Amino acid sequence: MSVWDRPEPPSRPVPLDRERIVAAAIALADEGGLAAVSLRKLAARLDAGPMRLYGYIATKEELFDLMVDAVHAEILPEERPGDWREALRTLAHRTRRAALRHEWLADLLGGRPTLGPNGLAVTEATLAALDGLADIDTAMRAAETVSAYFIGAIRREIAHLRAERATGLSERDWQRASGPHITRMLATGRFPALTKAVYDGTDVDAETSFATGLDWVLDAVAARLTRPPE
Amino acid sequence: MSVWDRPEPPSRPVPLDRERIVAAAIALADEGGLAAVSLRKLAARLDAGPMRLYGYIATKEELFDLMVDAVHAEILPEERPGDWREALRTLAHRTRRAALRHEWLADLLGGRPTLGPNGLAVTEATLAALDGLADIDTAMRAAETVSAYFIGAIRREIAHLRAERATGLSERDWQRASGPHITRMLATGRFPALTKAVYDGTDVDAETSFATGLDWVLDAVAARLTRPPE
DNA sequence: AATGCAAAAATACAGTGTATCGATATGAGA
DNA sequence: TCTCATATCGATACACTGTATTTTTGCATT
Repeated sequence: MSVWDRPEPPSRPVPLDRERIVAAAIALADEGGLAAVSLRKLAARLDAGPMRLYGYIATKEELFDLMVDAVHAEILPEERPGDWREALRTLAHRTRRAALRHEWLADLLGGRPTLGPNGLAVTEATLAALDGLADIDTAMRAAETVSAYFIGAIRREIAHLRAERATGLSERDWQRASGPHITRMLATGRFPALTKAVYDGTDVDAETSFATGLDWVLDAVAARLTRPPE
Repeated sequence: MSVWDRPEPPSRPVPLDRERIVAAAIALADEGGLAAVSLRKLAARLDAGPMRLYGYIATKEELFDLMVDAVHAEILPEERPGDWREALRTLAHRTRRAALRHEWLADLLGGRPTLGPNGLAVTEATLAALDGLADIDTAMRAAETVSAYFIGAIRREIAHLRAERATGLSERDWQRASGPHITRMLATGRFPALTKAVYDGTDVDAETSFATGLDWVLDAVAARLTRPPE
C-alpha cells in the first residue's frame, strides 16, 4: 500500500449543532420527501452515528418542528409591506412558495402549533399588520381565518400536484389524470354537477386559483375591519 | 384432557372484505391514532396473517384512502338542506365533527385528493348546492375556497387540542399551556402584538371560532354568487 | 503517567411495510 | 371416491425504522 491510497483517517468528529442538523434534514426532505428523513441517513450525512443526534434533539417530532420553524424564517418578509391586506397576502404567498420549494412542508402545515421563534414571528407579523384596525378578538379571528385558508389551499395544491406527478404528467386537470377510474365514476351519472365542472370548467393555474380564493377571504376580513380599534 | 379444555380448533379463516378491514382500521386509529394502525395489528384484529390483507389492499396508503372515504360517508348529510349556504355550512360542520370523532382524520385531510365514491359524493353535494347560482368556474372556486378553509381550520383545531392534552389540561388558551417556553418568548418583547392578543384576547370556544371564520368565508362566497348562471 | 469523565460509537430491541415461498385446503376431472 | 391443479393463506425473510442501553474512546486534569 503506497502513501497514495492510504485510507482516510477516521474523520474527527465534526462539531454539530441544531442548525447544521436541521439544514441537513431539510436538504434530505427536499430531495426525497419527509419519508426520506431517517435519523440514520441524517446522521450519515453529518458523518456521525445516529445516536449522536439525540444530544441535540429529543425526538424525531422535535426535528420536524425545527424544520418547520426554519422554513418560517424564509417565509417572513424582510420589510414590512404597506397596508394590512398587502401584508397578509404576502405572507400567504410566501408560505405557498415555501411549500413549493419544500413540498414536505405541506405535510406538516397545520399539523402542530408553530411555537418556534420564526413561527411566532410570522404570527406576530400577521397580528401586527392588523393592529389598530379592529379589536383584538376580531384581529385574531382574521389571522386564524386567513391562515386556515392558505393551509388548506396549500395542502390541496400539493396533494393535487403529487397526484398529477404520480399518474404521469397529465395536462388536463384530473379527469383522465386519475386514469380510467375517475372517468368511469363520472360515467355512472351519480355526480352530475361534478361531471359538468370537470368537463366544462376552465382549468386555471394553481397560483391564480390560490390568489383568487385568498382575495375572497381577504375581502371577508376587510368587511370586519370597519369597526374602530378598542 | 377432558372435552372441556379441548383447545380451540384453529379458527377457520374468517371471510374478509375491504369493508371489514377498513372498519377495523378505523377502530384502531380511533383508539390509538394513525400511528397505531399497523398491518400486523390490523390483521391480528381480523384473525388473519398480515400478508392476507394484501389480497384486498395494495398498500398502506391505499388503506388510509379507504379510511378517509369511509368517513366521508358519515359526513354526507342524509337530506339536502335548503339553500346553498346552509348546505356548505352543514358540510363544513359535519366534517369538523367527523374529525372530532376520528382525530386521525385531521392528519389526512387535504393530504391526498379524495377520489373515493363518498369523497366524490361530498364534492358533488358541494357543487350541486351551488348549481345555477353562478358560472361553473365561480362555483368551483367557491367550493375550493370553503373546503380549503375548513381543512386548515380543522387541522389547526386538532393540533391545538392535542397540544393542550399533551401539556396536561390547561384552561387558559396556550400561554401557560405550552409551559414556561411561551411565556419566556413573549417576555422577550419581540412579539408585542402577539403578547397583547394572548393576554387581552377573549378565548372563545373552538366551535364558535370555527363557525365565525366559516361565516366570513361564506359571506365572501355570497358576494360572488350574484352573477346569473351561464 | 495515571485516572476520571464526558462524549461518541456500537450494539440491541421491538417494531414496521412488504416480497417471497412453502403448505394447505378446495374444487374439478376421472 | 381418488387424484391432481389451483388459488389462498401463513410463515419466513429482508431491509429499515426510532430509540434505550452499553461499550469504547479521547481528552483534561491531577
